[in-house]
Amino acid sequence: MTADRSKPTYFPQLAAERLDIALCRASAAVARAADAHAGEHGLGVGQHLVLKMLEAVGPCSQQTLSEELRIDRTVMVSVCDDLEKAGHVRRERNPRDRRSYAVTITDAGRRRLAEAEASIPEFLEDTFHGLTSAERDQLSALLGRLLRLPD
Amino acid sequence: MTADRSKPTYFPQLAAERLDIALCRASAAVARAADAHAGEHGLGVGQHLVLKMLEAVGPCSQQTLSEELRIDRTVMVSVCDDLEKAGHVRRERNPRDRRSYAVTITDAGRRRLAEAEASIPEFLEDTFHGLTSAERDQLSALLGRLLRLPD
DNA sequence: GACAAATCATCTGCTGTCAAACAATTGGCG
DNA sequence: CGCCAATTGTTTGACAGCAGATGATTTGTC
Repeated sequence: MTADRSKPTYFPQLAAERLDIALCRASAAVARAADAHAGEHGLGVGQHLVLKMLEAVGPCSQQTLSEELRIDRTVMVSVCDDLEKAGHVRRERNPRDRRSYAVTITDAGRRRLAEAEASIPEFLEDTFHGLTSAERDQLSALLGRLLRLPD
Repeated sequence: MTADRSKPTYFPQLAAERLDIALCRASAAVARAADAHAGEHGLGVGQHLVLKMLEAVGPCSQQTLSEELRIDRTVMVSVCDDLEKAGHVRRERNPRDRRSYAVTITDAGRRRLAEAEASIPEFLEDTFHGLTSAERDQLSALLGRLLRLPD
């Protein structure tokens, strides 16, 4: 038996044994930081991602946005509602398939996105400052394989 | 076939750029698998972790369980409620500090834990089969650093 | 001892997430 | 054409997670 510990911690042992738990707890901490950061800037994480994707790939249906951003389609409704209310996107009916919308980013939305994007590098730096640049790349590659993404 | 882009996917690009998003999406997928696995075996993830910690370190207060397992203390109430109803733990008052309980695992709880533990290796194998053993160790180490755990 | 502050477990209420059901529309197939 | 299955966006209801308040108890300070 080793010396008594004034603060016996069990979590490190658990994290070492249960990779799933370590992943979830790390994610929760990061998500918390992301929400706080997004809250400060007045644009939710989901809203930011939607604007970002729209600018990258052009008008999309909510379905496509949901699938690519891994945001549930029922949640996407309110995300787009808020963006539309704020004037950051327009919802136009797709004439080829009138079940779906063609969600389109507006100029105001583009400006808002640019503001939000500007603060992301610092946010990432703060959140992952425990890892070196090489380690972040490693982590990114491992998560990519876990998500079964093409290289 | 070089230019076969029947399904242009944006997510890989996003995941490469936003490490936080990649982490959260991977975690969500893993958590989903864990919940499904736990549901099949009739013992929630939180309940399993509580039993596991109690067997490892002995009787604990709910506060200590909450802090070490990173489960909110208000959630720990219902987790322990369920465990107590099922006869897997007892809640005895700590005579030294009667504000807190000494949550204690029962023999039935130990047997239940043993059953649940037996299925974990296969669950981990299924969930992380996209990664080699060395990659899992790498991921574990990176998450440990992100969580600022001692080596 | 008296009293203020801190701690533990609990309860309440709010928010975000997701499953299931729904209407509108499209496409397939006779 | 007519009918049925699938898809898109939406609403509803259930549930987890978390902040804040509360009651009981302990600790610290005078």
